Amino acid sequence: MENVASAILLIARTEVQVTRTYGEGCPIALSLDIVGERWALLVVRELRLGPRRYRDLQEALPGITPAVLSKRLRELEEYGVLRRRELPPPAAARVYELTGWGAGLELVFQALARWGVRSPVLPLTGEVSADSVMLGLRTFFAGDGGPREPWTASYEIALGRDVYRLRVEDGRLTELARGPAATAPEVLVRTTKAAWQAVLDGAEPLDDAVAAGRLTVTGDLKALQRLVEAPQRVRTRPAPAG
Amino acid sequence: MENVASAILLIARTEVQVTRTYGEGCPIALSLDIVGERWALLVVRELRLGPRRYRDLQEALPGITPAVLSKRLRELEEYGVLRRRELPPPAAARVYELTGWGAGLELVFQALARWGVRSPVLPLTGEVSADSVMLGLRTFFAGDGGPREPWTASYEIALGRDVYRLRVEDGRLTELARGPAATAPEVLVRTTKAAWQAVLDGAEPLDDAVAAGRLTVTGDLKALQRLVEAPQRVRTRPAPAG
DNA sequence: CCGGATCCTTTCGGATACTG
DNA sequence: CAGTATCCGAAAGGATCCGG
Repeated sequence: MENVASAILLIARTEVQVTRTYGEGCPIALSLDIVGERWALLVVRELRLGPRRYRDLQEALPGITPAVLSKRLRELEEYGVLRRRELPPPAAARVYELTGWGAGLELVFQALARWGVRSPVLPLTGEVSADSVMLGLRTFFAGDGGPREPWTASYEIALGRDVYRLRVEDGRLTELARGPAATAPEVLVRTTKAAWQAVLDGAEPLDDAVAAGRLTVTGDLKALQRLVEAPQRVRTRPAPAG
Repeated sequence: MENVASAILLIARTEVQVTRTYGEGCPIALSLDIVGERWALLVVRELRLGPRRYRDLQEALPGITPAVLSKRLRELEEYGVLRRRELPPPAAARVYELTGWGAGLELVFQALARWGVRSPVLPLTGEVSADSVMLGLRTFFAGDGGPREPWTASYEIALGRDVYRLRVEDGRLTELARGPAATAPEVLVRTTKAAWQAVLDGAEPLDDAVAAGRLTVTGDLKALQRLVEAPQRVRTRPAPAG
């Protein structure tokens, strides 16, 4: 009898999948049921620029344990935020990628990022992944900040071993992806994550970084200047909010 | 010696206030350190339309326990998201209200709400507070949805005992607050939360609700028609996303 | 080496009762 | 009314192990 009870309990456990929920009809609460668990949004964040393997996610999220990562991936897949895909034999690997709906979290990330940088009490300290640095460029890219000289250019930016391709058309960032540019870009940058971030933050003028050899530019330096000046400057440590 | 060690440990525990953190320099991770804990964003949500008492929050968040609510309020106050304020003697009470920075989470809420309603797997079932219903009006209010006939009107809408005042100017929702209108509004609505939501969702035409007596209108019915048609219609249960 | 599963400990959240 | 105290189950953290 005891075994039967245990078996029933086990079945109930594995089938019903009673994830805890806020149980509200509010769409905000529903969203939080889906991506409000610890680590969930950070897992999704890591997929914003394309598919990643389990191992990539583990490395990008220092502190997450394998058990938690597996659980989040399973849940997010069930909810339709991401999907699991097996790459064909040449590069046989299992990757996770966002669904169309999952990619719709972009505005949530941008809103969170724009809000977080204005924190009056907590400082922005700690490591930032190369992906996040490049995505910060997109998040804070001008567009609301008034009229801006429109320009068009293509970029390939290497932060250490991480290479990205960008395209600006009429002053709008229309492409941002991992990997080298398909055709020869107008600007080629080779630098480190730290140096690139310093330039973006306005901590070091682009010219200085180039002169000091911390940043190597091939091609149209002026176009690069426009790019790094495009993001709206952000106060990292503003005055206390009222 | 053992007591001394315990005492030191205790002091360290209570003073350092080691809240768990993702420890990243990414502004998204920082935001989640602040409002990513369970219930935190829902507590903030309840303050979007103005100050609330502890008791109000408890009622609006069925399922939250007093201990957790207290902890969240303490943390959010420390982080500068909300502040505690004592109302003067006439209505002596302790209320919680958002700081200016805390109110900046508005875009996060709107992004989450717009995303959540498109969930391909989870349905929007459960209770919705009167506040959330009214805020949904703001979140989905047209503005991106193409050109729309601009109009101006003031409203007072009573959902049961909850009364709200609204103002639309040139087709934009410029005011939404708890409490009756200061001056006589052009439209006065008296209905229930359920009936109002049905009309907003498009489940029941406004005229039918009025005819059936589920909704009483005093004043400019045409202006009310414009208001309930303004929010972009939302699929509650859309086709599975790719 | 990749993609996890398992085990154990610690922390957090949920339920209920109780107090200034 | 505005919380705190207590107890317990669930989730997360940390380390190790396993199958392909």
